[in-house]
Amino acid sequence: MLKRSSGTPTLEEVAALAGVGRGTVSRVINNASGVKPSTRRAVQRAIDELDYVPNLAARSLAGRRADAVALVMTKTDWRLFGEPFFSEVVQAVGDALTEAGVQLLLTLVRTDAERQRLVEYVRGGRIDGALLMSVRAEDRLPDMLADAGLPTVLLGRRSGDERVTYVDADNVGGARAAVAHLVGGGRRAIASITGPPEMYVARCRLRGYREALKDAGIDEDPSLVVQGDFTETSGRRAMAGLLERHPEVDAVFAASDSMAAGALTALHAAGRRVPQDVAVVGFDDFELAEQTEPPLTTVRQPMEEIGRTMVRLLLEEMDQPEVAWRHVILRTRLVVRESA
Amino acid sequence: MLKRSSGTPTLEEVAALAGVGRGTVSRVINNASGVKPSTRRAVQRAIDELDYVPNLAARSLAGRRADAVALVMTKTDWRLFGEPFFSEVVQAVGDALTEAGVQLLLTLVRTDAERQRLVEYVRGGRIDGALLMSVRAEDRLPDMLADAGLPTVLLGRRSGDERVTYVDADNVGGARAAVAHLVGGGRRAIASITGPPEMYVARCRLRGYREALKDAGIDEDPSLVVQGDFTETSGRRAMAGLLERHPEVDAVFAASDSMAAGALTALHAAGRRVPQDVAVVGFDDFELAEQTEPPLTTVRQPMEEIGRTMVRLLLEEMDQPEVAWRHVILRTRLVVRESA
DNA sequence: CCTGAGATTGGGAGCGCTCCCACTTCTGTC
DNA sequence: GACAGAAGTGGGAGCGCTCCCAATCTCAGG
Repeated sequence: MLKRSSGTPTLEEVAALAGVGRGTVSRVINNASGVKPSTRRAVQRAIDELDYVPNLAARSLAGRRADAVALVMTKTDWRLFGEPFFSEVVQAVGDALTEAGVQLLLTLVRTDAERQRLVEYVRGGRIDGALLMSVRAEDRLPDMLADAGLPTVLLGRRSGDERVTYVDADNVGGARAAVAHLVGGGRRAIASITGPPEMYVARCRLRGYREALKDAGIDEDPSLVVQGDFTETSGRRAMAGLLERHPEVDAVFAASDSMAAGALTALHAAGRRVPQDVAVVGFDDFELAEQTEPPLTTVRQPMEEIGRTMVRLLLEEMDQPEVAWRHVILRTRLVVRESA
Repeated sequence: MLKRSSGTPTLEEVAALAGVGRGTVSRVINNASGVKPSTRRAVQRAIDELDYVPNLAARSLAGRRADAVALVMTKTDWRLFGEPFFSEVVQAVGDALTEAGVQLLLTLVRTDAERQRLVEYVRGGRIDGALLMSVRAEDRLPDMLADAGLPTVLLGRRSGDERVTYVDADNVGGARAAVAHLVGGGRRAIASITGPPEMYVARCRLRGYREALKDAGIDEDPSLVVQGDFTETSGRRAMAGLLERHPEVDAVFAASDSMAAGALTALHAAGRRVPQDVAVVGFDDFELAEQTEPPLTTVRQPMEEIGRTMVRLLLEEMDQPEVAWRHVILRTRLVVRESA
């Protein structure tokens, strides 16, 4: 052994230098207990001297784990990558994973071939778990992965009856608080610009809107609810249409800040003052929410916490495969600025 | 051997089923030559029957390569992730890598600790190469990686004297063509909104602007050049300032579409018609360039090709470590819409 | 000073694959 | 029909690490 004193040092070389066995060095680098402090120090010194870094492929092979998880994104998600909501969550995920010593693999799944490839990665032992961003109701990928025994955590859920672990914000509660705030401001003709109904998150926010109206004893007028698709353009159109059909509208709850921003544009174009004539509340608290004219009152989702929680649940699931699934809902917070 | 008929099948089990040796199966799955067609078929049948997928950790360990490359992003890049330019390049990179059977690791490098971690990954044999997005002039990370012998490819360059492999668009030529187009349209008071001068790409585009003016025999007026930071907001401000100081301006070349979009906003606010009063050209051809009012004339960078070229160079560098570095500049294309 | 439980430690046995060399089986040739 | 060279094939020898059990060491209690 120890033929190569050159090249990357191996655990065996460290052991030889420290005058201990392989097992002991392994215990030290894995921070396992049961090593006498003095021995640990000696090993540590040898590690430093040789500038030793463990070979991860060998570790994976011997340890039967990859120390890596995939961040799976679909074509649709990809476009959302620019959204502050998304990138903040991904950043938090990256941080938490780094702390845990787990690598993040970015996986784009657009075609069936890529989907197949992902499954091969799983079966090839390259990843220990998966984080899926923004799943669509009709997407079966989460089930496929979970059924294959791969620890899987979703950002958001596909329906109220989700059978895979997920982390979600309290969309109903957030929307309800937002609309309650409008009611509290004396508004009565409150419209809502919703997201696509096939997205569960959109339905939740709509539900929150309805509940708040009900709480306030206001009868809901279905024609005050207009559907958008979370983009700014759709918000602008929706608002313009709304103003035509309901000039009396005095408040709008948009299911996303992007749509709220579009609504502001339409309101300005129509000569309405915000918030004097029409109050506007959004959802997400994206970065530009502070910079709209006027600054947007909105519902903040705890992105950082969502990301960290996703990682925590994933790691737990990797440790305890017996738990079928877990759900965590995080509290939202109403950020009052000037638009309402 | 072959104790476990359950669990993931191994290469050895495939060999046993096909009635051949390990070596032969290895040749088949690696698509190596020197296997009789009939044997190959038999092995393939066994692979299909067992639904065999090679264990990647074992492959890495035995083959001394990771089949993975890191996509390294700094904090600053991260914010650009939403930029269409970026995400298109990343998509192309992902596609090309998938075709080559190489995994993409997403690596965020924000702190020195994370930087250290990246180096450990490299030394731990987890990655075979690195793709760095949008490096800053003062960043030494590319040199650190390249000096450590890791094949490295940059998107863009830090200076004219870059000693690491990179792929870049012809920024000078693109800018020159854009401004020449303005000149050709009869414009004479041509302003430019530039990027931060510490970014080489910004300096290149400014150079192209100057060269085009010179070609046209127009004397450059330094006060017509305003600095932005590639964001829409900075473009709006720059344009507003420009209009105040130079009401006679009849054209603007913005070093990015985002800034051009901001300029359009400022122009509308000031009541100028585009392109009748002021012509506007951007750079990048981002997705929304078709949807601005009016649609933006801009310089298109071949994002897809940039991404693919980066991967090609990286793979070449992994094969031929003797080449010190390579530089590839890709041609840009002027996309004429209605703003100029 | 002896004994045994518990704390440490060493190192054999793989993990599943690639590399590579020796061996077998074909070719075609004279 | 014998023979050289090419084509095809088998499997030993690792790759560097973790797991785990047997061996050794420690030290309190008797």
